[in-house]
Amino acid sequence: MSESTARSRIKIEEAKDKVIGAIAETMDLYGVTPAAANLYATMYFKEQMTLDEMRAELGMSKPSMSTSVRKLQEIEMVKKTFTRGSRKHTYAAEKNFFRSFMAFYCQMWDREVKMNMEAIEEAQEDFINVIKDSTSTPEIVADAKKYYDQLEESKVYYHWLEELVASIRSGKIFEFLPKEQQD
Amino acid sequence: MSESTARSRIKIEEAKDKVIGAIAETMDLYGVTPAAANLYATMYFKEQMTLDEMRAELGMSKPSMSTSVRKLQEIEMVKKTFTRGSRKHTYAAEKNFFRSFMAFYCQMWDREVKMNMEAIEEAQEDFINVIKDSTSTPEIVADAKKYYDQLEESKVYYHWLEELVASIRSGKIFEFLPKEQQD
DNA sequence: AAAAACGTTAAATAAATTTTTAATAAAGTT
DNA sequence: AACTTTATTAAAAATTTATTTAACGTTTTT
Repeated sequence: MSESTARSRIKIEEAKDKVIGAIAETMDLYGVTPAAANLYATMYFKEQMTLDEMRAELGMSKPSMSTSVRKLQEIEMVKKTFTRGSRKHTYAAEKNFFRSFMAFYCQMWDREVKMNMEAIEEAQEDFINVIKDSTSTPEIVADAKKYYDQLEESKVYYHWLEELVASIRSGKIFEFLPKEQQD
Repeated sequence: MSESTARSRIKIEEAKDKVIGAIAETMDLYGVTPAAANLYATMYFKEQMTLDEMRAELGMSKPSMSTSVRKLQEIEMVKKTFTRGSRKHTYAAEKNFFRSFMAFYCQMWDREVKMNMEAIEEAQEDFINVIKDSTSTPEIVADAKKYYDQLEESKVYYHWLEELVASIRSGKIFEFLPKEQQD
């Protein structure tokens, strides 16, 4: 291999590394560990990888790769791929950011709506019981009513969030906001 | 205070705590510390609070409240309020989840677009240089072109994300997805 | 059937983050 | 101007989280 060929290869690696660094840095805002963030960003430029290739590439332990890959599978940013004739499992990064976006945020927002709505429904029942309780003083009733109304108001947001998730899942949002802008 | 009045007060507190717990639990997915998450959820049911009230309510140190409140201000989930005649600073939680949503995600997505687009532009320049380099072998040129195209494709997503942020900031998204659903 | 290869789980270590105690700075009052 | 009150910064301690080493179980190969 000639001098300049080697130099070009290095240039390519350096260019990739710039992007890998940026992706990894923004990814830990997504609640994944640094190892998982680096792994995803690295896989973004590969067809597919085995655990051993990951370990070699990132210089980390195999269990670390194993847990990172599982976490990335959970948020659907990595998929298992089938490679005939190989005993080693192979994995590929989801390279379509639209799909990653959908999977990640829909999952996150679903969880948020579910958890908070459950708590809200329970709490509202409790407030109603206090309001209906004949021994409650007017002051207590007013308080309970105030909190009940505040929660009722917040449901508007959770319903909206549910609709947002639905329109992302169905793809309807892309009618409103097309992927390719024509400006 | 009568027996039943006390019981009602407890019922109200327990009901609030259910919601506080749920909000705090989903909030640490938003990259805030447990202290900040608990604090916001607690403030959600209060008009406004001073640092000393926060410390008393959560049973934590004052510097912890100070840093938590600052973090919450950064993501615009808490605002400083002016209270005449009081030397103590007072703070209020943003109770409109739509506004919290907008502030948080727009900030997050802006940062992501900015960081990654900067890296992409730089890397693409590097790839172009390798492609234009007359000493590059056909194989290297093909590689550089492949990566260049992959990055070019990803820009579609970042542009879309920018548009999403813009439509949230302008409120245009609520024309597509109304806050109050009529189903 | 034994040995090797591969992936995962468990326990231990290491690293990073969060929280607190103590000290400092800033603002207000007497 | 000295003394309080309040908030913030700095250093230390504690907790949590991430990572590694070691052990285990499973599958495949010889």
